[in-house]
Amino acid sequence: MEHKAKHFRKRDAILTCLRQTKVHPSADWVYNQLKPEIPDLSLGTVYRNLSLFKEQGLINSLGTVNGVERFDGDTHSHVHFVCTDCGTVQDLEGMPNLPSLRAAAEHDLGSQIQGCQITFTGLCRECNQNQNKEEAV
Amino acid sequence: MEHKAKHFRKRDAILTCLRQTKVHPSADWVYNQLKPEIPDLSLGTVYRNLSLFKEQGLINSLGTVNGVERFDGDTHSHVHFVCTDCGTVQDLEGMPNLPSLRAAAEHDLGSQIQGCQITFTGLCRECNQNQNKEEAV
DNA sequence: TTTCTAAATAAGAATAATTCCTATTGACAA
DNA sequence: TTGTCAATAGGAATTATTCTTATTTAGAAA
Repeated sequence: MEHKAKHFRKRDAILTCLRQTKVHPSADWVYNQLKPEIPDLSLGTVYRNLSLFKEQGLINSLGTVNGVERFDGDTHSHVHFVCTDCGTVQDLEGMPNLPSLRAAAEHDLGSQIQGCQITFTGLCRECNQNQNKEEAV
Repeated sequence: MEHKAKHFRKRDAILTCLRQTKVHPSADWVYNQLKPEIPDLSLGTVYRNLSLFKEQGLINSLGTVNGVERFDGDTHSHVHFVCTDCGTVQDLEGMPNLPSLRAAAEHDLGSQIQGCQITFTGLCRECNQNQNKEEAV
């Protein structure tokens, strides 16, 4: 196994990084996160591996937030909340009825569903507070 | 009212175009659609007005499909199916439990939800058939 | 060890969607 | 007619992402 240690160190680091964070990062965020400990990492490598992981189903894409694609290392079925102001993403656990919703959609459609993406948008608490402050001025 | 006829003709045409189609188009698609009848239309105008409509809540964005933002002139609550191969988008009507899902999310989150976007992905019928043909070769 | 092969990578060029900037036009009011 | 301001065209600029090419790496073969 140790023969892989060097060859896949970057690939592994990218996947591990994505799995350890909850910020649902962009490729650029991952790059900047790893760059200090892996100085010869290039942004292209991050992009290539992320799209590889995505194909393999090891990670998910949330789509883009403010024009930048965001990824999620947690592939279990869950729902996201995206702040339209600062772009932070939160997980929402314990949503009911997701399987039944999916089944209904599949029935309605007549063809097979491979993925499901549920995103709520709004202002996160922090941005909401800031907005209220601004209005008070 | 007729004083607006010329001044807002392009703006109106863009909105009308979006409302009359079911293809959930990109900015570029709208531009190419309108260009023949409005030869001095520019792509920048389409982009600007689409993002204006989006701010005003007159239209919705589905997010990006294959790196291109897609819009929907139909703002009533519904679900989308996106083909991961050809990028076509279909509406799914009659999904149950959407309001309850949203309420649950709002409760879980503790802050107000402004938008909800539910997207299923998979292969549309046509692309699914084509894929089967290729495998048969 | 040396050589070979194939995957993984770095670096930066190339691409393409989107936004920004500036001059122009259109419409109304004074 | 003139002034003003919103709407626009055109194209430059930006930026996220992909592509290309040469290099490196690791293990297998000689």
